[in-house]
Amino acid sequence: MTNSHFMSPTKKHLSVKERRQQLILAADTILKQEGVVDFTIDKVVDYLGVAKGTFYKYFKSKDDILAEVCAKALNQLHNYFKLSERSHPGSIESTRAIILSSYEYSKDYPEYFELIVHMERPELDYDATAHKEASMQIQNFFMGHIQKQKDNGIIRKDVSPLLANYFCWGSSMGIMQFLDAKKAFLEETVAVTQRELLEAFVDVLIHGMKT
Amino acid sequence: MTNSHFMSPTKKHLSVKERRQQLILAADTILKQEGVVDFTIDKVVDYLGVAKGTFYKYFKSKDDILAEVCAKALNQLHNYFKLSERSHPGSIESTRAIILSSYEYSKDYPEYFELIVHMERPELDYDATAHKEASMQIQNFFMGHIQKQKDNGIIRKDVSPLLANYFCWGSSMGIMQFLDAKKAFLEETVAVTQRELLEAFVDVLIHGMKT
Amino acid sequence: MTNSHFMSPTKKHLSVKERRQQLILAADTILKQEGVVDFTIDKVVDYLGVAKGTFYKYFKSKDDILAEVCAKALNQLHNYFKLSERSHPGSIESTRAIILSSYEYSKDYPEYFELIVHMERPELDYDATAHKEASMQIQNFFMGHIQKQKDNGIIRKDVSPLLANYFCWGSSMGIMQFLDAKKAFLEETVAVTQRELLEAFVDVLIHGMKT
Amino acid sequence: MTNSHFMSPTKKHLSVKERRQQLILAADTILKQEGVVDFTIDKVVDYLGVAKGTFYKYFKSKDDILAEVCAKALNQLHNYFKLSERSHPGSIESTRAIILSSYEYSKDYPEYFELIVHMERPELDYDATAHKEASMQIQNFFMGHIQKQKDNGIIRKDVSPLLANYFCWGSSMGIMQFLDAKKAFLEETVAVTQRELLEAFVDVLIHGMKT
DNA sequence: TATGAATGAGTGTTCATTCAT
DNA sequence: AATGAATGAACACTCATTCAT
Repeated sequence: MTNSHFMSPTKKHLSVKERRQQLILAADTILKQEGVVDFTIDKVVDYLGVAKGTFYKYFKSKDDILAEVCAKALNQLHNYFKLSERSHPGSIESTRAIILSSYEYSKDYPEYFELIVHMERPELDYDATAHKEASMQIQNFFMGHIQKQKDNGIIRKDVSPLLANYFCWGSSMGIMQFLDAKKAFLEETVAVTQRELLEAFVDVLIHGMKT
Repeated sequence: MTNSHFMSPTKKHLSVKERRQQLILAADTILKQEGVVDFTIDKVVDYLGVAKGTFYKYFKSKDDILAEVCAKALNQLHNYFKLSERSHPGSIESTRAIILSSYEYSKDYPEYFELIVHMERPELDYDATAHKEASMQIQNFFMGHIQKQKDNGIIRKDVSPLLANYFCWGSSMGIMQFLDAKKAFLEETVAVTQRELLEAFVDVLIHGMKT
Repeated sequence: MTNSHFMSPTKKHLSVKERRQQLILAADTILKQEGVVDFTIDKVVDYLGVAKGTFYKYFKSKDDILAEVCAKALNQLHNYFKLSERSHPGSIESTRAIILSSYEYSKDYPEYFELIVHMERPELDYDATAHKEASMQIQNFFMGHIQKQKDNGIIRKDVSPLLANYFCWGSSMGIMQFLDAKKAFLEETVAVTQRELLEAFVDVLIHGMKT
Repeated sequence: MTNSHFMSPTKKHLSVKERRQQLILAADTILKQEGVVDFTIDKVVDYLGVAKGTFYKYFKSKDDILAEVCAKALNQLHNYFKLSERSHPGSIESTRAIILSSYEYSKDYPEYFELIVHMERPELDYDATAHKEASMQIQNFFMGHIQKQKDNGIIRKDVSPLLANYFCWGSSMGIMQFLDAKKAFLEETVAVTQRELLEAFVDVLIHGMKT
């Protein structure tokens, strides 16, 4: 009922673009507060102090706005990748750094990571132009990286960039989900840190791909 | 409304252990019929013909009984692992076979696989004695396997069985989830089969671990 | 929030049959108060003072309970038919009386009539055992009546009871809907009463069917 | 968002009459596309590319514009009547043809028919000058027809044109609604076509009115 | 005269859990 | 020990109408 925590003074009428951004920003905030499972449209509109109908003027469904937030998350992840690659140019270490950076990302933005995984569920069908775009950019980045490493003789010639792209992504997402799920168990019972585990995995992965 | 299709004659009073087993069996049936998302306690008690209250006498929550069913699922997966190991004794191929068998399993029992992934969600807290037990057995199997391979000079000495156990499991689960999520996309757009992708991944993983 | 207007003292737990009846009765009351278009489940449960979930334990949808109320309405209409037939035995007048009695009925229970028409919409699919049963009984009554009249030489041999059943019903329902819609217009502008109009119609219909 | 598919070049400022006609035409298009239940003002203004507020400058409500579209529909039906009468001059067959032509009409323009029925709902109160006008013309046509048939000794002297007008209209509309509602049931269960049923009805009606 | 962003009270439906009997 | 009726907060989504600009 109040938007005092958001912008002052209260503006009743915003341009389409502004309102859309405001709603995405609000959704982003709610997502970080509540996580994916507890994310509801009600919370978003209550937070902003706008009517339910207003939301549905700008987004056709809950998944639609989540895809929008997810696109932002993917773009951030993409940045992590680009920065990692740059800081270790021209060796197998840059490949390792890229994969490890997705771990850093999942620590920095756990709800975003959760969202990325959530949005991959096959039953969802949202419009998702921005989401598909962001997804594609990450894939292109990754495939390009593998190709460069192959060209430089760093990664084996028989590793397909297309396949490597998908399995690096898929297995990294998976292992990070696993790390998150088993976090308490691992540290308390087996005294293994998440980082140790991931590094051991990436060691093997890198070792399996490099020349 | 009737349990005639389940056991006859109906026994009103079962021992605590029997009742628990009966409920777990019913939950198992419902899970296979409906999948995780459409699994409800109502369906379980309707199927068995017992009262809702009875259910909550034996299990403290929905997740509690799902953990029991999940324990059964993990035991089946364990069997897949054991059979795979036996059929390729004494070479790196047995390691490959084990990892690939989890893919076979996810094709044979998609609802079980879905459940295993579901139960790993960190926010859940269930009692899960049986679940932890089953989990542990798989870990022990896997750690034992890696150790044997190391002892036989098949896997590199510097691969930790403990860590390998976790990252093989985590990354395999993850990549299979990914395969499932992107199934349509991969086959239609990139013309990559799930099996091709998984095999390429396992190739790298094996190559990274073997001597 | 209060059921004081319904039964006292408040009983929290009723038998399935009692609760079902109570809900049907409440729906019946709301229907008469609000009409079909403004009939909502919220009003029913508020009126009774029970939870929304309680309603959905007993009826699978809004249309489901409306079908139940409609069955009651059809049974009442059936009674009107039977009484009319009995009071004019053995002449064409009994046929006339039956058709006219549906007019009486629509005056006595306008919301019921509205409901009967509403439930005939083809897009609806409710369980409707009771509704189908009641529908069938009216059809059987009508077909039986026409057959008797034919046997007694009162109605022409070439009138099919099956077809007559349907067209008498369909045209009567339609003309009564028309009467209701145009009520004000007819009386104010053309100075024709609904009764005059209906009687003229039935005159022609009877004249068309009789020997 | 664009009106390019409607008129080019776009005229921003139309006369009141032009704007009204433009809106009615748009509503007509949407009605035929979507049917009565899915007809919304949003769709109309989106299609035209004008603002919501503009709509409410020209029509006081949704029902108001629907009444205008309905007027057009009634005028078309009127044409069907006129054509039928001309093709069977001077016999009872022309009366039959008129009534049957309303069936043809309901097959040719099901959404219009649906609309005509919808607009007869008594709770509606729209301005409806055009609608009343169109209604009146049909009535005059029908009354004129009956009178002519009486003058020619084809229809009985004691049939009131005023009343016959209303009951023919009301019963035909009703029976056609009934046919539509029970379409599936009749054809699958009783193996009666809509046409058979309607013809049987018209047979009786004609037989009841003719000399 | 035209705009179009904003409204908000609905609307049907779900289901894990409780507790009086 | 077993019952099962009752709960009620949640939830996603709709659309005719208004009014400040």
